[in-house]
Order: sequence, then structure tokens, then C-alpha cells
Amino acid sequence: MQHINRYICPMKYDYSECIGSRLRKISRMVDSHFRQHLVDFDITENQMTILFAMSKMKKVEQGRIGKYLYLEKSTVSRNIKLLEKRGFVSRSSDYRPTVELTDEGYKMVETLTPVWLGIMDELVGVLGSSGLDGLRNLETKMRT
Amino acid sequence: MQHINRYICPMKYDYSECIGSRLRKISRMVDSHFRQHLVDFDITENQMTILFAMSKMKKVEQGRIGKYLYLEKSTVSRNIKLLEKRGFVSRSSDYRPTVELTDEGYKMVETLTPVWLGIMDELVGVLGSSGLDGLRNLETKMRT
DNA sequence: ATTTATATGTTGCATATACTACTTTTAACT
DNA sequence: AGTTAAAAGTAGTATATGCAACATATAAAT
Repeated sequence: MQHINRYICPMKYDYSECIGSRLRKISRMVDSHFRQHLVDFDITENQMTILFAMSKMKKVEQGRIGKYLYLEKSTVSRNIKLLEKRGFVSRSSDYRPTVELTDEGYKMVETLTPVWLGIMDELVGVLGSSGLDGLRNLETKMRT
Repeated sequence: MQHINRYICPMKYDYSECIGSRLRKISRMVDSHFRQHLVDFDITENQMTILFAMSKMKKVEQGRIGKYLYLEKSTVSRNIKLLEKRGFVSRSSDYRPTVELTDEGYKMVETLTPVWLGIMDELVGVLGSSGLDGLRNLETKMRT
């Protein structure tokens, strides 16, 4: 078999242009950068994201976190459960629980914030204003 | 406790500007879009990405795929194993195996390509040239 | 008020991912 | 040649994610 892809010749897009795989790849790169800086703090970049979001939302229904971060409700459920086990989050015992940072959680946010600001500075330095504009652009366009 | 974050007042970046979480979120949105269109083809967006990459690389050492996609070697090992189980990929039995698409694999690439082109058209329509420029910009900057 | 529909949460399952430790192979050095 | 160092692969473990199925609670409709 020759395996000649009939789309290769004048294909409108090349596989390497795939928007999905490129975003995933860039995400992995940036996340890797975050992890390198978080290695001493025993927390993942995803958990940090949720802590930061919750520090702004205060006491909220769990579901709102998923809406804000575009995360499936079951994913939120499990992520929150891990953070609760770590003592960073408290949950009301309702069926539809409201969640909230504990004192430990707020302390962790304060610990992480300067580290995060440092990482941001580095990344902004790497991406430059054009890179940031690009990211904002992507976001705006995806919202609709 | 007051939970007054001393960084809130004149903090250089707001948590919502986090480059990591924003990229992750956009990735989830775009991947979700891909999944919606792939639902009839019993394949994930990640597996499609590897199939497309392999269709260009032909017979390669497994490790090269990880280099190309910025994936950890163990991740590649498992992803390839799943594709092998599906019959899309064949692996030499060496300790350091070379991998290759099977005829089934190439057939799947041909099946997926028009679908993928359609998704790309939609996404390019959503993002526009400015969104695409932004993505390219991010990539260029991350490479260095 | 009862029933129905919708929204929210959790659990089971499968994939995706990275890190560590271990194995094996190849390369380098002497 | 023999030893050491580096590279590549795999398996174990933990987190992250989404979907389907189910449970429960709230809202809507009659």
C-alpha cells in the first residue's frame, strides 16, 4: 500500500496547524514552567488555580467554580475534595454544598501569591505584550 | 480572621490574568469542540493528534513523537500502546521500538482528515486571523 | 399539591499526563 | 575490552479530565 494521502497535495490546513494540539502543547509547556517553580510547595498548578479563584469568590456554590473555569462538575467535585483533604477548603454538608477557603487555604494563597507573581513576570517576559495580546484575543474569540 | 490579602491592593497581576489557567481553559474549550465533532469516530482528540503526527513522520523511534509534541516519554508509551491495541499502530519488538502507522492507521487518518478540516474551518472562523496570529505568537515565544 | 422538568452533585469508568524508580540499551572514556 | 555515563522505555502512583448513569434537590407546570 502506498499510503498516499489524497489531502496532502493542496490541503487547506497542514496537520501541524491544528489549533487543538497546539494549544495543548503550549499548555503543557507553560504548566511545566509553573510546576518547576511550585516544586517546594506541594501543590499542583491546577489546585493553585482553584485556590486563587476561590480566594476571590469567597463562599460559593461548588458549581460556580466549574462555570468560571470551564470545568466539568465531576472534575470540580474531585478537585475540591482533594483540596478539602489538604485542609485548604471547607464544604457545607448540604447536598448542594457551598465551598470556602479555610484559614489554611487563605494562608496558602498568601504563600503562593509572590511565587505566582514571579512566574508571571517570567512568562510575561517570554511572551511579551504581543503574546499577551494574542492570548487575550483567543479568549475573546472563544467566549462567543 | 480577616483574610485580607495584602497583595490585593496594588498587585502587579490579577489572578484572572494567570497565563497557565487561561491556556488550560482555552484548551478545554477547543478540545470540547473537537470532541463534539469526533463523537462518531470513537477516537480522542489526543489520539488523532498522534495519528496525524505519525502519518507525517512515517517509521520513527517512539521517543521522537514525545519530542515533537512535548509529551513525557511515559505518556507517549501509554498513548502508543492504546493506539496499538486499536490496530492503528505497529511497534517493532526492540527494546527501543520504532513505531509506524498500520494500514488501518492510515485509513483512519484519511477518514479523520476531512472531519478535522471542517473543525479547523469552524475554529479559524471563530478565532479569525488575529486569533491565529496570537496563537502563532505564543508558540514562537515559547520555543525560545 | 402533585407531577414533571431542570439543575446540581457524586460515582464508575476510561483516557491523559507527569514524576519517580527501575530496566535496558547505546555511547563515551580510559 | 571493560567500565561508566547517558539515553530510552516501562511500570507504579497520583492528579486531571470528561462522559454516562444515577441520586437528590429545586423550579415549573398543571
